[in-house]
Amino acid sequence: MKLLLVEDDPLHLSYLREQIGGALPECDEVFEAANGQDAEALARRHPAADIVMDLQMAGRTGIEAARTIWRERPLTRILFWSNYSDEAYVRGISRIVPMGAAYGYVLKSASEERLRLALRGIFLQNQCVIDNEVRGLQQRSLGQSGGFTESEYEVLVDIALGLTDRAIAERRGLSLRSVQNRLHQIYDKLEVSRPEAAGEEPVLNLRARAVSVAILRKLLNHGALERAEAELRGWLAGRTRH
Amino acid sequence: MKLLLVEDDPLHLSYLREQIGGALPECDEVFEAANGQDAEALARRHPAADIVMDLQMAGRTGIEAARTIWRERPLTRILFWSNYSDEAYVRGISRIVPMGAAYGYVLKSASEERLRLALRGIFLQNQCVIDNEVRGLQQRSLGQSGGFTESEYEVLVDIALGLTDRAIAERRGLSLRSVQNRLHQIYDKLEVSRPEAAGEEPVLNLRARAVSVAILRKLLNHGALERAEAELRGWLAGRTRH
DNA sequence: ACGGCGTTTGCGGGATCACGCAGCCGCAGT
DNA sequence: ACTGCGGCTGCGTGATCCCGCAAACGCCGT
Repeated sequence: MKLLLVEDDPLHLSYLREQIGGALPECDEVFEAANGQDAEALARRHPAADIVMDLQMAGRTGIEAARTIWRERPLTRILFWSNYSDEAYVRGISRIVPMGAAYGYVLKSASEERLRLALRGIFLQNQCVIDNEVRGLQQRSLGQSGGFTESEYEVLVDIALGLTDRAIAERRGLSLRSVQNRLHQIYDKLEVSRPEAAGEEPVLNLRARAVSVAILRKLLNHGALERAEAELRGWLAGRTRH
Repeated sequence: MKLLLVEDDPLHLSYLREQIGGALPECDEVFEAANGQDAEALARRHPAADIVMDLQMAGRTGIEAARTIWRERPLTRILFWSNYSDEAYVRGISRIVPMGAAYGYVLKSASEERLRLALRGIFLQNQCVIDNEVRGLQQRSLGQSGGFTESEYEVLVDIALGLTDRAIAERRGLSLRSVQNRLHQIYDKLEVSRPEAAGEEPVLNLRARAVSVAILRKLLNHGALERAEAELRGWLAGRTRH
């Protein structure tokens, strides 16, 4: 049994090695990568390897690496081992996991026991193991209450990037008015209402406020913004070339 | 020699204990706290203790704990040991460090050697030891180029929170026009110009774009927003009571 | 005192944004 | 076919925002 560890923090990496040694004695080969690039290359050289991977690393993200790896080999088993349970990450992952693939999501703050169970569950029993802090997010984001539609989320990201209504309309193939309607829905779900009584002067700029609470509620985070920013640059380039 | 360790991640805590055992054999008593509250209480019970502290912890932040500790005992030596080198944290610290206090700031990604040198430098030699990734930020933020005035930074935070120009003016005691001028300076320094030729339709909402860039450049982060949000609530309460 | 420089403030216009209203379309259920 | 519901769209209004212009104020150096 081969294992590929992708983690850029040496401290966490050594902890991981230790836990794996204890929990998975049937693992006889361990490879290591410190970023998404190397991870993809190593995964290609060792097609049978299971993967334990950190999200947010310098250079190529864990999510990006997972996407290309899964595209080439959809049944690869991947355990994501991350610091955060932000919706931005959970949403990113649940969008790229192929059907039938066994995967897991364990927080770094989890106990040793939880990590060991996840390792054995995924790689030996082929089950999906997801910490329930994360699981909560997952249902909420796919379910109804307080959850965001995929297209609402896209618009939310666009205003966070600083696009105008018109630019969003063009980018997403909507009319100007539809974009504004979506904004209204977003303001609703984020409870960014105007607390002032009628006749009072407004205190909040809804657009900016929405971004603020989205960040506070961890719908958005630094990594998600970086990815979106990169996509935006691509779109802008292809657009001015017209 | 007494030492107080403030760190909520057990993994990092055990690493810290180990490094201290190796680097500071003259340390004979070690106390531990997992959040800002306990840290303040423990610091009061052991007034002679030096402190190694994580920033961002659940509940009371390291910055907040440091502020109250330094207020009670300005010469306490504190080594901040943090994941990030965001300007938001650096700015927060350099605002509260009392003159004459020895303190340090090392990143968790630093080598063991760097951590050991910092421990000995601060607690035995009474010097300030600051990783130069952080040091770079510090000069840039206090210096001229690309740096932000304290008042510009305040306004930046306010728009990130979602306040209107008028509300910012009221809160900071400025005229509406002055706020807008500050916004213009901020847009300048963030290089959030309008790249379009004259007559073209604008693609960016400057206000929202500025927040986005500020986050991407790590001038703002989640923790800073949370703190600012709390202050904002306080201000709003005292204002409607009028 | 006299200019020079930066900051603050008011005024005004043009563009954008927030949003109610109304019409259009597709899609279920009776 | 009729009806109701939800999403998309255009129009119009009022508030906000962006910014150029100009006047007032403090501060510094010759």
